[in-house]
Amino acid sequence: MKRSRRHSDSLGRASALLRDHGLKKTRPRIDVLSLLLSARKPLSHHEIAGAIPGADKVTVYRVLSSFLEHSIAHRIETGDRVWQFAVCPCGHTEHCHPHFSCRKCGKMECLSDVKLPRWSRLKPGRVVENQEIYLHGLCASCRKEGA
Amino acid sequence: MKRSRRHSDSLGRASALLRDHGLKKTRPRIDVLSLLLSARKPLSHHEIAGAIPGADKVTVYRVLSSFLEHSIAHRIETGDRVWQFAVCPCGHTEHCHPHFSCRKCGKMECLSDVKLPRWSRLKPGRVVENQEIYLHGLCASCRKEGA
DNA sequence: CATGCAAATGCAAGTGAGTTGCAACTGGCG
DNA sequence: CGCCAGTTGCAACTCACTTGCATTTGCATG
Repeated sequence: MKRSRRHSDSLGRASALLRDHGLKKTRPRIDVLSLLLSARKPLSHHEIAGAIPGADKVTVYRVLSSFLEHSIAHRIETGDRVWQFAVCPCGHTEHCHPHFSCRKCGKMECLSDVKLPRWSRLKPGRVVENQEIYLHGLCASCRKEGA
Repeated sequence: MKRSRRHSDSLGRASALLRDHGLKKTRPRIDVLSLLLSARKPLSHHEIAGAIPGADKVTVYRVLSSFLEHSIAHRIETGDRVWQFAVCPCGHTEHCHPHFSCRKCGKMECLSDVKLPRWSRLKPGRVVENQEIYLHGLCASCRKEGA
Protein backbone atom coordinates (compact mmCIF):
# COMPACT_ATOMS: atom_id res chain seq x y z
CA MET A 1 0.00 0.00 0.00
CA LYS A 2 1.44 3.28 -1.12
CA ARG A 3 0.04 5.25 1.74
CA SER A 4 1.28 3.08 4.59
CA ARG A 5 4.66 2.72 2.90
CA ARG A 6 5.01 6.47 2.74
CA HIS A 7 3.89 6.70 6.35
CA SER A 8 6.48 4.23 7.64
CA ASP A 9 9.11 6.00 5.53
CA SER A 10 8.11 9.19 7.29
CA LEU A 11 8.43 7.57 10.69
CA GLY A 12 11.97 6.49 9.90
CA ARG A 13 12.90 9.85 8.42
CA ALA A 14 11.39 11.61 11.43
CA SER A 15 13.50 9.58 13.86
CA ALA A 16 16.63 10.22 11.84
CA LEU A 17 15.97 13.96 11.63
CA LEU A 18 15.41 14.24 15.36
CA ARG A 19 18.59 12.32 16.09
CA ASP A 20 20.61 14.41 13.62
CA HIS A 21 19.47 17.60 15.30
CA GLY A 22 20.09 16.36 18.81
CA LEU A 23 16.43 16.45 19.77
CA LYS A 24 15.01 13.86 22.13
CA LYS A 25 12.83 11.32 20.37
CA THR A 26 9.46 11.88 22.04
CA ARG A 27 5.99 10.82 21.06
CA PRO A 28 4.67 14.29 20.12
CA ARG A 29 7.77 15.11 18.09
CA ILE A 30 7.65 11.86 16.15
CA ASP A 31 3.93 12.29 15.50
CA VAL A 32 4.17 15.89 14.30
CA LEU A 33 7.31 15.43 12.22
CA SER A 34 6.18 12.28 10.45
CA LEU A 35 2.86 13.96 9.72
CA LEU A 36 4.64 16.95 8.16
CA LEU A 37 6.91 14.65 6.18
CA SER A 38 4.08 12.61 4.75
CA ALA A 39 1.84 15.62 4.13
CA ARG A 40 4.30 17.15 1.67
CA LYS A 41 2.50 20.44 1.92
CA PRO A 42 2.13 23.10 4.59
CA LEU A 43 -0.27 22.37 7.43
CA SER A 44 -1.73 24.69 10.02
CA HIS A 45 -1.36 24.05 13.73
CA HIS A 46 -5.06 23.27 13.76
CA GLU A 47 -4.69 20.63 11.05
CA ILE A 48 -1.69 19.10 12.76
CA ALA A 49 -3.23 18.92 16.23
CA GLY A 50 -6.47 17.64 14.71
CA ALA A 51 -4.72 14.85 12.84
CA ILE A 52 -3.00 13.49 15.94
CA PRO A 53 -5.51 11.93 18.35
CA GLY A 54 -4.96 13.02 21.92
CA ALA A 55 -2.40 15.66 21.01
CA ASP A 56 -2.05 18.59 23.36
CA LYS A 57 -2.23 21.84 21.45
CA VAL A 58 0.39 23.64 23.52
CA THR A 59 2.80 20.76 23.09
CA VAL A 60 2.22 20.86 19.35
CA TYR A 61 3.07 24.57 19.33
CA ARG A 62 6.23 23.90 21.28
CA VAL A 63 7.22 20.98 19.09
CA LEU A 64 6.77 23.15 16.02
CA SER A 65 8.83 25.94 17.58
CA SER A 66 11.68 23.54 18.28
CA PHE A 67 11.53 22.41 14.65
CA LEU A 68 11.79 26.03 13.53
CA GLU A 69 14.73 26.68 15.85
CA HIS A 70 16.54 23.67 14.47
CA SER A 71 15.59 24.55 10.92
CA ILE A 72 13.83 21.25 10.45
CA ALA A 73 10.63 22.96 9.36
CA HIS A 74 9.67 26.43 8.24
CA ARG A 75 6.69 28.63 8.89
CA ILE A 76 4.52 30.45 6.38
CA GLU A 77 1.98 33.14 7.04
CA THR A 78 -0.78 33.19 4.49
CA GLY A 79 -2.54 36.45 5.16
CA ASP A 80 -5.31 35.15 7.40
CA ARG A 81 -3.23 35.36 10.56
CA VAL A 82 -2.80 31.59 10.74
CA TRP A 83 0.61 30.04 10.42
CA GLN A 84 1.32 27.08 8.20
CA PHE A 85 4.21 24.71 8.84
CA ALA A 86 6.10 22.62 6.32
CA VAL A 87 9.12 20.44 5.82
CA CYS A 88 9.83 21.03 2.17
CA PRO A 89 10.98 18.22 -0.11
CA CYS A 90 13.70 20.53 -1.42
CA GLY A 91 15.30 20.41 2.02
CA HIS A 92 15.52 24.16 2.23
CA THR A 93 15.23 25.39 5.75
CA GLU A 94 14.69 29.03 4.93
CA HIS A 95 11.43 29.54 3.13
CA CYS A 96 13.23 30.70 0.08
CA HIS A 97 10.46 29.78 -2.31
CA PRO A 98 6.95 31.07 -2.92
CA HIS A 99 3.85 29.38 -1.60
CA PHE A 100 0.63 29.11 -3.51
CA SER A 101 -2.79 28.48 -2.10
CA CYS A 102 -6.06 27.91 -3.93
CA ARG A 103 -9.03 30.02 -2.93
CA LYS A 104 -11.44 27.25 -3.91
CA CYS A 105 -10.05 24.00 -2.51
CA GLY A 106 -7.76 25.66 0.01
CA LYS A 107 -4.83 23.43 -0.90
CA MET A 108 -1.43 24.97 -0.44
CA GLU A 109 1.74 24.11 -2.29
CA CYS A 110 5.41 24.97 -2.07
CA LEU A 111 6.71 26.30 -5.40
CA SER A 112 10.23 25.12 -4.73
CA ASP A 113 11.47 25.35 -8.27
CA VAL A 114 10.52 28.93 -9.07
CA LYS A 115 13.36 31.33 -9.79
CA LEU A 116 13.15 34.61 -7.94
CA PRO A 117 14.55 38.08 -8.58
CA ARG A 118 17.72 39.05 -6.74
CA TRP A 119 16.25 41.59 -4.34
CA SER A 120 19.54 43.09 -3.24
CA ARG A 121 20.41 43.89 -6.83
CA LEU A 122 17.01 45.47 -7.39
CA LYS A 123 17.27 47.58 -4.26
CA PRO A 124 20.91 48.37 -3.55
CA GLY A 125 21.80 49.28 0.02
CA ARG A 126 19.33 46.99 1.66
CA VAL A 127 20.12 43.49 2.84
CA VAL A 128 17.29 41.04 2.41
CA GLU A 129 17.70 38.30 4.99
CA ASN A 130 14.35 36.69 4.79
CA GLN A 131 11.44 36.58 2.42
CA GLU A 132 7.87 35.55 2.41
CA ILE A 133 6.11 35.19 -0.92
CA TYR A 134 2.56 34.13 -0.90
CA LEU A 135 0.46 33.68 -4.02
CA HIS A 136 -3.26 33.21 -3.95
CA GLY A 137 -5.57 32.15 -6.73
CA LEU A 138 -6.93 29.07 -8.46
CA CYS A 139 -5.01 25.80 -8.74
CA ALA A 140 -4.93 23.86 -12.00
CA SER A 141 -7.64 21.35 -11.10
CA CYS A 142 -10.07 23.87 -9.61
CA ARG A 143 -9.56 25.98 -12.69
CA LYS A 144 -10.57 23.10 -14.95
CA GLU A 145 -13.71 22.44 -12.95
CA GLY A 146 -14.58 26.06 -13.68
CA ALA A 147 -14.83 28.38 -10.72
CA MET B 1 6.34 74.40 7.02
CA LYS B 2 6.71 71.32 4.93
CA ARG B 3 4.99 69.05 7.41
CA SER B 4 1.81 71.05 7.85
CA ARG B 5 1.62 71.64 4.13
CA ARG B 6 1.75 67.94 3.51
CA HIS B 7 -0.82 67.40 6.22
CA SER B 8 -3.33 69.85 4.77
CA ASP B 9 -2.72 68.33 1.34
CA SER B 10 -3.60 64.98 2.87
CA LEU B 11 -6.78 66.36 4.36
CA GLY B 12 -7.91 67.59 0.95
CA ARG B 13 -6.93 64.38 -0.79
CA ALA B 14 -8.71 62.38 1.90
CA SER B 15 -11.95 64.28 1.38
CA ALA B 16 -11.70 63.87 -2.37
CA LEU B 17 -11.01 60.14 -2.13
CA LEU B 18 -13.97 59.58 0.17
CA ARG B 19 -16.27 61.53 -2.12
CA ASP B 20 -15.02 59.68 -5.20
CA HIS B 21 -15.76 56.34 -3.58
CA GLY B 22 -19.19 57.35 -2.33
CA LEU B 23 -18.21 57.10 1.31
CA LYS B 24 -19.68 59.45 3.88
CA LYS B 25 -17.24 62.06 5.05
CA THR B 26 -16.97 61.30 8.77
CA ARG B 27 -14.43 62.34 11.34
CA PRO B 28 -12.81 58.91 11.85
CA ARG B 29 -12.54 58.31 8.11
CA ILE B 30 -10.95 61.69 7.45
CA ASP B 31 -8.53 61.21 10.33
CA VAL B 32 -7.44 57.71 9.33
CA LEU B 33 -7.20 58.40 5.62
CA SER B 34 -5.24 61.63 5.90
CA LEU B 35 -2.89 59.91 8.34
CA LEU B 36 -2.28 57.09 5.86
CA LEU B 37 -1.79 59.58 3.04
CA SER B 38 0.77 61.64 4.91
CA ALA B 39 2.56 58.60 6.37
CA ARG B 40 3.55 57.32 2.91
CA LYS B 41 4.37 53.98 4.43
CA PRO B 42 2.36 51.15 5.91
CA LEU B 43 1.03 51.60 9.44
CA SER B 44 -0.39 49.07 11.85
CA HIS B 45 -3.82 49.46 13.38
CA HIS B 46 -2.05 50.13 16.67
CA GLU B 47 -0.01 52.95 15.16
CA ILE B 48 -3.05 54.45 13.48
CA ALA B 49 -5.31 54.36 16.53
CA GLY B 50 -2.44 55.65 18.68
CA ALA B 51 -1.82 58.61 16.39
CA ILE B 52 -5.44 59.79 16.50
CA PRO B 53 -6.37 61.14 19.93
CA GLY B 54 -9.70 59.85 21.17
CA ALA B 55 -10.05 57.35 18.33
CA ASP B 56 -12.13 54.26 19.04
CA LYS B 57 -10.19 51.17 18.07
CA VAL B 58 -13.19 49.29 16.75
CA THR B 59 -14.16 52.21 14.58
CA VAL B 60 -10.63 52.36 13.22
CA TYR B 61 -10.84 48.67 12.28
CA ARG B 62 -14.14 49.29 10.54
CA VAL B 63 -12.87 52.37 8.76
CA LEU B 64 -9.86 50.40 7.51
CA SER B 65 -12.12 47.58 6.33
CA SER B 66 -14.24 49.99 4.34
CA PHE B 67 -11.07 51.37 2.74
CA LEU B 68 -10.05 47.83 1.76
CA GLU B 69 -13.48 47.12 0.31
CA HIS B 70 -13.33 50.27 -1.78
CA SER B 71 -9.71 49.59 -2.74
CA ILE B 72 -8.59 52.87 -1.26
CA ALA B 73 -5.99 51.15 0.90
CA HIS B 74 -4.37 47.76 0.97
CA ARG B 75 -3.36 45.41 3.75
CA ILE B 76 -0.03 43.73 4.32
CA GLU B 77 0.80 40.94 6.71
CA THR B 78 4.39 41.03 7.85
CA GLY B 79 4.87 37.69 9.53
CA ASP B 80 4.14 38.72 13.10
CA ARG B 81 0.38 38.32 12.77
CA VAL B 82 -0.19 42.07 12.73
CA TRP B 83 -1.67 43.75 9.71
CA GLN B 84 -0.22 46.88 8.17
CA PHE B 85 -2.28 49.28 6.11
CA ALA B 86 -1.14 51.59 3.35
CA VAL B 87 -2.29 53.89 0.59
CA CYS B 88 0.57 53.56 -1.86
CA PRO B 89 1.85 56.56 -3.80
CA CYS B 90 1.77 54.45 -6.97
CA GLY B 91 -1.99 54.39 -6.67
CA HIS B 92 -2.16 50.62 -6.99
CA THR B 93 -5.03 49.15 -5.09
CA GLU B 94 -3.87 45.55 -5.26
CA HIS B 95 -0.70 45.04 -3.33
CA CYS B 96 1.14 44.16 -6.46
CA HIS B 97 4.53 45.16 -5.17
CA PRO B 98 6.85 43.80 -2.48
CA HIS B 99 7.12 45.30 0.97
CA PHE B 100 10.37 45.57 2.84
CA SER B 101 10.81 46.00 6.56
CA CYS B 102 13.96 46.54 8.56
CA ARG B 103 14.60 44.28 11.50
CA LYS B 104 16.53 47.01 13.32
CA CYS B 105 14.54 50.22 12.97
CA GLY B 106 11.26 48.50 12.09
CA LYS B 107 10.57 50.88 9.23
CA MET B 108 8.57 49.46 6.38
CA GLU B 109 8.59 50.56 2.77
CA CYS B 110 6.64 49.80 -0.38
CA LEU B 111 8.95 48.71 -3.20
CA SER B 112 6.62 49.94 -5.89
CA ASP B 113 9.12 49.97 -8.71
CA VAL B 114 10.40 46.41 -8.48
CA LYS B 115 9.72 44.12 -11.45
CA LEU B 116 8.32 40.76 -10.52
CA PRO B 117 8.31 37.37 -12.25
CA ARG B 118 5.21 36.40 -14.20
CA TRP B 119 3.90 33.70 -11.90
CA SER B 120 1.42 32.24 -14.35
CA ARG B 121 4.14 31.64 -16.86
CA LEU B 122 6.35 30.01 -14.24
CA LYS B 123 3.58 27.73 -13.08
CA PRO B 124 1.21 27.05 -15.96
CA GLY B 125 -2.29 25.94 -15.06
CA ARG B 126 -2.63 28.05 -11.97
CA VAL B 127 -4.16 31.49 -11.91
CA VAL B 128 -2.51 33.88 -9.50
CA GLU B 129 -5.06 36.46 -8.46
CA ASN B 130 -3.32 37.99 -5.52
CA GLN B 131 0.17 38.14 -4.13
CA GLU B 132 1.88 39.05 -0.94
CA ILE B 133 5.63 39.56 -1.02
CA TYR B 134 7.32 40.48 2.15
CA LEU B 135 11.07 41.04 2.48
CA HIS B 136 12.79 41.36 5.79
CA GLY B 137 16.31 42.50 6.55
CA LEU B 138 18.36 45.63 7.08
CA CYS B 139 17.59 48.97 5.45
CA ALA B 140 20.34 51.08 3.92
CA SER B 141 20.77 53.45 6.88
CA CYS B 142 20.74 50.76 9.57
CA ARG B 143 23.25 48.83 7.51
CA LYS B 144 25.62 51.81 7.46
CA GLU B 145 25.34 52.24 11.23
CA GLY B 146 26.56 48.67 11.43
CA ALA B 147 24.14 46.21 12.94
C1' DC C 1 -34.21 75.04 7.16
C1' DA C 2 -36.43 70.97 9.14
C1' DT C 3 -36.90 65.88 8.74
C1' DG C 4 -35.90 61.01 8.09
C1' DC C 5 -33.25 57.15 7.79
C1' DA C 6 -29.48 54.29 6.10
C1' DA C 7 -25.04 54.21 7.33
C1' DA C 8 -21.57 54.95 10.76
C1' DT C 9 -20.00 55.22 15.47
C1' DG C 10 -18.65 53.75 20.15
C1' DC C 11 -18.92 50.94 23.98
C1' DA C 12 -18.93 46.14 25.94
C1' DA C 13 -18.35 41.59 25.32
C1' DG C 14 -16.66 37.73 22.42
C1' DT C 15 -13.36 34.82 19.44
C1' DG C 16 -9.38 32.30 18.46
C1' DA C 17 -4.41 31.72 17.47
C1' DG C 18 -0.63 31.61 19.94
C1' DT C 19 2.00 32.15 24.78
C1' DT C 20 3.32 31.57 29.65
C1' DG C 21 3.67 29.37 34.33
C1' DC C 22 4.34 25.49 36.66
C1' DA C 23 4.11 20.88 38.47
C1' DA C 24 4.65 16.16 36.82
C1' DC C 25 7.00 13.11 33.72
C1' DT C 26 10.71 10.81 30.81
C1' DG C 27 14.57 9.94 27.21
C1' DG C 28 18.88 8.80 27.30
C1' DC C 29 23.19 9.49 29.66
C1' DG C 30 26.54 7.89 33.15
C1' DC D 1 19.51 1.57 37.83
C1' DG D 2 19.01 6.30 38.91
C1' DC D 3 19.48 10.97 37.80
C1' DC D 4 18.13 15.33 35.76
C1' DA D 5 17.86 18.57 31.88
C1' DG D 6 14.69 18.72 28.70
C1' DT D 7 9.82 17.83 27.65
C1' DT D 8 5.01 17.43 28.41
C1' DG D 9 0.21 18.72 29.61
C1' DC D 10 -3.00 21.39 31.94
C1' DA D 11 -4.93 26.00 33.17
C1' DA D 12 -4.80 30.55 32.68
C1' DC D 13 -3.28 34.35 29.97
C1' DT D 14 -2.41 37.83 25.93
C1' DC D 15 -3.64 40.40 22.18
C1' DA D 16 -5.20 41.36 17.38
C1' DC D 17 -9.30 41.36 15.57
C1' DT D 18 -14.71 40.68 15.50
C1' DT D 19 -19.61 40.99 16.77
C1' DG D 20 -23.89 42.88 18.95
C1' DC D 21 -26.47 46.60 19.76
C1' DA D 22 -28.10 51.04 21.15
C1' DT D 23 -27.00 55.83 19.87
C1' DT D 24 -25.59 59.30 16.66
C1' DT D 25 -24.91 61.60 12.21
C1' DG D 26 -24.05 62.65 7.11
C1' DC D 27 -26.62 63.96 3.64
C1' DA D 28 -30.55 63.46 0.49
C1' DT D 29 -35.16 65.13 0.10
C1' DG D 30 -39.37 67.90 0.89
